[in-house]
Amino acid sequence: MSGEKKKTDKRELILNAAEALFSRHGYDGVTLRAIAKEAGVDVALANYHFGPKRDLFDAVLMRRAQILNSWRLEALEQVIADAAPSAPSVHDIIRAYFEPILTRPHVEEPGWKNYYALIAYVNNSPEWGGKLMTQFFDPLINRFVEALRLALPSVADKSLFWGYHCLSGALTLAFAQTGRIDHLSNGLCRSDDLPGACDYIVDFVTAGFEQFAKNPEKEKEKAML
Amino acid sequence: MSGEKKKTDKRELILNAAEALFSRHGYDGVTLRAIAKEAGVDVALANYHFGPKRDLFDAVLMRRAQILNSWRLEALEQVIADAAPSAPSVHDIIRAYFEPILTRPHVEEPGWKNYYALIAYVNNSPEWGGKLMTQFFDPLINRFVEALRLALPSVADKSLFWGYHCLSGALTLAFAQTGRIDHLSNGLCRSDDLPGACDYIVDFVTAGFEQFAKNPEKEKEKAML
DNA sequence: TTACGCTTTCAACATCTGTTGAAATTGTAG
DNA sequence: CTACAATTTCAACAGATGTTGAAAGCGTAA
Repeated sequence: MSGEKKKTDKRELILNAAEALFSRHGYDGVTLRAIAKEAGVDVALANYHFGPKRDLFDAVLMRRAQILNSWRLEALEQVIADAAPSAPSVHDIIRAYFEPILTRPHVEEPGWKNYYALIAYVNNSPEWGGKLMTQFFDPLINRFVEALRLALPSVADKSLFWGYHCLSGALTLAFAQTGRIDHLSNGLCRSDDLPGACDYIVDFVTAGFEQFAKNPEKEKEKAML
Repeated sequence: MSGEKKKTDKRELILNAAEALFSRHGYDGVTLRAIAKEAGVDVALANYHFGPKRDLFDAVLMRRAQILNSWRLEALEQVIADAAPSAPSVHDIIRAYFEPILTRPHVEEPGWKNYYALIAYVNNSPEWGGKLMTQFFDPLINRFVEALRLALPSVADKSLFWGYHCLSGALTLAFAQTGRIDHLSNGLCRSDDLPGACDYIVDFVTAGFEQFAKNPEKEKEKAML
């Protein structure tokens, strides 16, 4: 079998180095030589394990995507099951989306922080945002919107999707950890404090969604479909 | 004097080409030769007008930043003046932040769309997000938070800044125009329809901010300062 | 016209880029 | 130990990259 035995799996060292560097400088801002140096490995080794550069990038993205999805899907199904046969509350749905990825102890590991910053890079890239995010996260998102549809039956789909857009933007910017809010707030908020940010974002986003149900005049568009 | 006279100002052609390419592929994803080709100009000309590559990038960012800021600052001061001596409403403040840049006719110009996508790229970049955004947009943001402080006197600064974080993330993702929401919503929402997105984002964000005033239990942290 | 300064092109540089094939090393099973 | 396969390094390639200095083109004022 592969893996599990080697003391220092250079394959993983390369993935870690690539993750750290891609997350900070983007795909084109990183050379295979820089990755190899960071990993303490020869340049050619990355090509041996992953093929061309672009495939290494995909491998980095893929490595943690499934774990991420399973955590959130689990929390979401739990919330739905607990509320059955009633609909779950918007607040619980939103919490199931954020808390598994922002408040658990793993967020303090540098590897996960780097991965989150990488997701931020991909999600806001006009080049890859549309395709890559879709490829990795669409099934979860669809399940998530479905749950919101249950909790907010009077709200039109168009509102739900734009609400998700706002949610995704807020989460993504938190992922990026640019340090901007630190400077803006004079140190009051820290962009690397993801659990701390979670509380505020959850409440903010919950209210944003619930507002759609309270402002029925916007829902005229529902009839247009 | 400079400018104004030449029929085809190649300097502007270079800025336009750089803007379009940087916004799609990021700083490192674009070569000076690609920019020169797009502009129909020799490679060396970019260096003559702007110096090294990095300075060209800054020049692209700078060109529209002041216009953007003046539009929004004007709208914000107008809203504050109209409400005086009372505090302006949260909804009006948020509208003053979004509408000048999302609903005016200029958003249909490719140049402005490219510039917005570029802002999305910069804002979510761990490398530049902290410094560049601060450099170009902080004065406006501070004035904006100040207005929110008037409208929501019971809300702690920490909540206001995290609220701004959510707002900024939602706006930035809209700027990126990745086409992701198009796919996710089966064409119901279009990521290049910025005026359409504006309505939903404004209401979403407004409710997010107002929620802070209604959930006083979160405000315990205000006393901790 | 001439002369001059600003703009644009041309040609070339040193360096870096992703990738590859062969050689060396390591691990493992007989 | 031997033989063989998987891993890792070495050396080098063809092409691309940012930058530069010299030359050519341009408008304008004398």
